[in-house]
Amino acid sequence: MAIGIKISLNEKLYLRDPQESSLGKRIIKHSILLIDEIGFESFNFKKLALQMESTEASVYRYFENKHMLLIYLVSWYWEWVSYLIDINTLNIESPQRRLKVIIKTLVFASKDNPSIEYVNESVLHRLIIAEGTKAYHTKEVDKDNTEGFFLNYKKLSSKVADVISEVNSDFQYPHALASNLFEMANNHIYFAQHLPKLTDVKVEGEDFGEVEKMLEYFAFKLLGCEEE
Amino acid sequence: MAIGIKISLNEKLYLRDPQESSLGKRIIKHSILLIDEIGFESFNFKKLALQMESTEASVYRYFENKHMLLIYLVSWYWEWVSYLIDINTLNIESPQRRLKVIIKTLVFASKDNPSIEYVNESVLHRLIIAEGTKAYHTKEVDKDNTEGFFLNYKKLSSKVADVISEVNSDFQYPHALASNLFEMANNHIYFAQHLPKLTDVKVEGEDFGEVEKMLEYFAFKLLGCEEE
DNA sequence: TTGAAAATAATAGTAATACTATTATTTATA
DNA sequence: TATAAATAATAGTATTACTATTATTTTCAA
Repeated sequence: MAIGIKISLNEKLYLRDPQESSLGKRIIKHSILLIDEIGFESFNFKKLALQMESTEASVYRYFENKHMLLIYLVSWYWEWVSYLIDINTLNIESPQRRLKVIIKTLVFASKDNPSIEYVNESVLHRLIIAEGTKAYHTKEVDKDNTEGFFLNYKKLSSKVADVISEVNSDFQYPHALASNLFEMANNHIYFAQHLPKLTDVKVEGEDFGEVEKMLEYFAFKLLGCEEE
Repeated sequence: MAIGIKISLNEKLYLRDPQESSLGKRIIKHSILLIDEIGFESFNFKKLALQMESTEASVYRYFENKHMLLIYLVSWYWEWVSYLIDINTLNIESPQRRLKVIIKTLVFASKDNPSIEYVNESVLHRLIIAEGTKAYHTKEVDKDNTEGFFLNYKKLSSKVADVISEVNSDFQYPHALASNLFEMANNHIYFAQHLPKLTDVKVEGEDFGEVEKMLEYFAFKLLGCEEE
């Protein structure tokens, strides 16, 4: 449990920094729990305020609307995964082994890792799996992208692409493979749980080991190196 | 231009079969155009009725709500792709070549293909790319799945998985590769257009050739056979 | 310690959304 | 041509996505 980590995010994502006040932290905490519970479509600031015993108007002073809150949570998540990848790969020389650690982190981010009191990482992971892509599947994607709302995801993706290129500098699609690993990690957990015909892996509770194995197989097969 | 194709879909998807009346066909036609134009979040039946010069109540007699309409459009699209794959692979013996045709069809579905008067397939393709996954990323996914709302997608995915297994019967992840090809086809067109840092391919207008090439590379590399 | 500023809570209000209901009118068909 | 079915017109309701105003509490600097 590392207390005191502060995830650093684009200031444009919020009206007031929620990490700087106790009400802000409660907004983060309860929005994660409530979106996970009722889904993003049914979620709104009135219900959130009710659940956290505050008022709608107070929540609106932190986030412009629920879409910005979702982007905030998604950014928070990827920045946190990025931080985990950094500390987990710090002393590893071999790019192959670093890529393996990256895959493990992607799949098991929420387990056995430093945690922040006001964020339940395991619930946040489930939320990202179910709702994450809605952050950029909107009509405002280009404007939002210009504002830098997806920087955390893009930076992480490019960090992973660099490792991929280290593993095999001839591989032509490092960025695509990187983003595909992120998407697959989330999609196939979701498929295993809800649409099992769309995958070949099984997940039991929070054991995503088969997903990890599959991603390793895909990545190393594509990079033309058998696993160490 | 093939006139008279009727895409067959689960009757539970609608209250009245929109393919059976001219108002129904206008609902399909205009909902595709309007969702593409303003995005699914802003879309509603009142705006649709206004645009197509009918009334909200009339639209509600065809579809329970806009989410069911989206599922309908997504199902329609995959059923149509499935039909295209069938006719395009009909006389091809080699599974490798069939897989190539499948990939081409996924990427270029909307071009040079039989069309149905009330559906602009090219716009529908863009809609599916931008909004498609919202059909199953909801709290009701399990209930909807039980009702068979995703049968078309699952059947198509399993059809492609069979071809993959024909190409390489030792490959352990045929369903995952199949669904991943679908997701990648759509995601990387979207990324190239809106979040280019997340991919390595470029698309120009409706030329998705680089996406096709990448999918071929991924598929055949994973299946351990160099392309013919 | 007190007084100003900032943050939050309480309350109310508005325009739009996601529907349902009722009745009138048009169209199809037997 | 009568009847039923489909559609249009209209109205209405509960909820949503906000904004505005004022009251109360907290912060923290002089």
